Amino acid sequence: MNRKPDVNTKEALLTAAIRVFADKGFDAATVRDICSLAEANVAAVNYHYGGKEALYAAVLEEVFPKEEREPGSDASLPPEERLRIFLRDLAGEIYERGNEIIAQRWAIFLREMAKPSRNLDFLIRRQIQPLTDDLRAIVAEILGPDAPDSALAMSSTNIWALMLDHLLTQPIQDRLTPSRPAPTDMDALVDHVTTFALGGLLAVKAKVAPRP
Amino acid sequence: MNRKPDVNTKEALLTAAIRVFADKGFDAATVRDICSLAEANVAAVNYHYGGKEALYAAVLEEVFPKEEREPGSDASLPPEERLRIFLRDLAGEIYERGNEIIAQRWAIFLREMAKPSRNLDFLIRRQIQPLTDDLRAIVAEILGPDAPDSALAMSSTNIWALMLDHLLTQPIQDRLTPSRPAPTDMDALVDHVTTFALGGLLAVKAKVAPRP
DNA sequence: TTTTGTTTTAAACAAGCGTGTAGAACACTC
DNA sequence: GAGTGTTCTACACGCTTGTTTAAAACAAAA
Repeated sequence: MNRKPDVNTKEALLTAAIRVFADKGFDAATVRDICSLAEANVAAVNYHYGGKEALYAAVLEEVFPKEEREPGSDASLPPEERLRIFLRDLAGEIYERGNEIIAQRWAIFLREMAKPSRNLDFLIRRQIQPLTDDLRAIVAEILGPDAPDSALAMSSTNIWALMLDHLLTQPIQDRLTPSRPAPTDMDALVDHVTTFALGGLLAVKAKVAPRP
Repeated sequence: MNRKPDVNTKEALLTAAIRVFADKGFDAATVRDICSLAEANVAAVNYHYGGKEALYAAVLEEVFPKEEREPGSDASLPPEERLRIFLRDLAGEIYERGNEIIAQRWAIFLREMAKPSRNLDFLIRRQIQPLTDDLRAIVAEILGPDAPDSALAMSSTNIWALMLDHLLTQPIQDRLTPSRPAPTDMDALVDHVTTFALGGLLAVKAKVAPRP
């Protein structure tokens, strides 16, 4: 049918590998799956990348590109508003439907979290660390200078959990309450989580620094 | 060395299987691992249980026993106090160090959540559903009758996430802030999460039912 | 055309997997 | 002790895995 003089086998392998690894995870993915999807021979992975693990490393390098982060949202805004923006952006990324590479990025991230490999460090540094740094700064500003480090750490983790859990426990939630709100009305979700998070932060703040 | 006239091979296989399945998950666990740990022949699994999957089913039946639930905490207490008790109990279960079977129970639950199999339904019904039902009742009482169903569902999920995330994201948290609070001071964790959750719930309540 | 280097291919490899089988070992009743 | 049903063992089967190999196909320069 269609010859493919323009597509390079090595690149075809990479894009196929991204899809298969995101779909099934490193262990369940087989090089035969990948090569079949890339319309290449089984030996191609070894020839071009040196092995399955090296191909996976190349996939991570591709899916989690090293890019200079823009500084977190405008520091002149009140922290409550910055928290809302942070949550909206994060939810937008996680639930983005159009951009396939971002969906695959979070799929791979989830699989690494469920079964950490030695690549998890790399992945955290590239993708998660900048986000949590931003979040931590916002939370610190809301809690104020009197909040102890432990409260800051736990609160940041809590907010992070509020967003991620929808991704992690989706199969469970579907079984418990099949009539859950459609994931399409993301605005309502962001709104709710923002309200919940701000309320939680205020309560924590009131507790660690009771009125003077 | 030690003969084992008292231990039954079938039971030895079961306890070995619980440990191996909890450690490595269904796919990564091999019947040779299990039989080796149980000091039994490779064919023992097929003889006594009929296969690897059937053994796994037996493990689930053992680890998630069918027991009549005690009704949720004393209904006469205020819901805020019942929430605190609920969170303390849940944290106690999750982080329990002494009771091996409970640790394995949550390990298996996590693995099923990460890679759901057809057994996830069974597992949810036996272990998670009763807990979330209790939590939902408490949250409903705190939010009051005016709260819409979606707010109730999302809020319950949020609180559930607050507790579970410590289990799920432990490897990540360790990498981000290696100096995180030791998991030993569970009281502080429960205290914090309770404060955060109550604050979040109040904020949600104030929003969905503004002052009359 | 010949040469040289790169890429692709079919086939095979060794290792590991779950499972099946036939016989030995065992425990127990007559 | 002979018979009988249960349990255990060594071994092998068929299959899938990642990887290797040797030859074929190809591309570009001499």
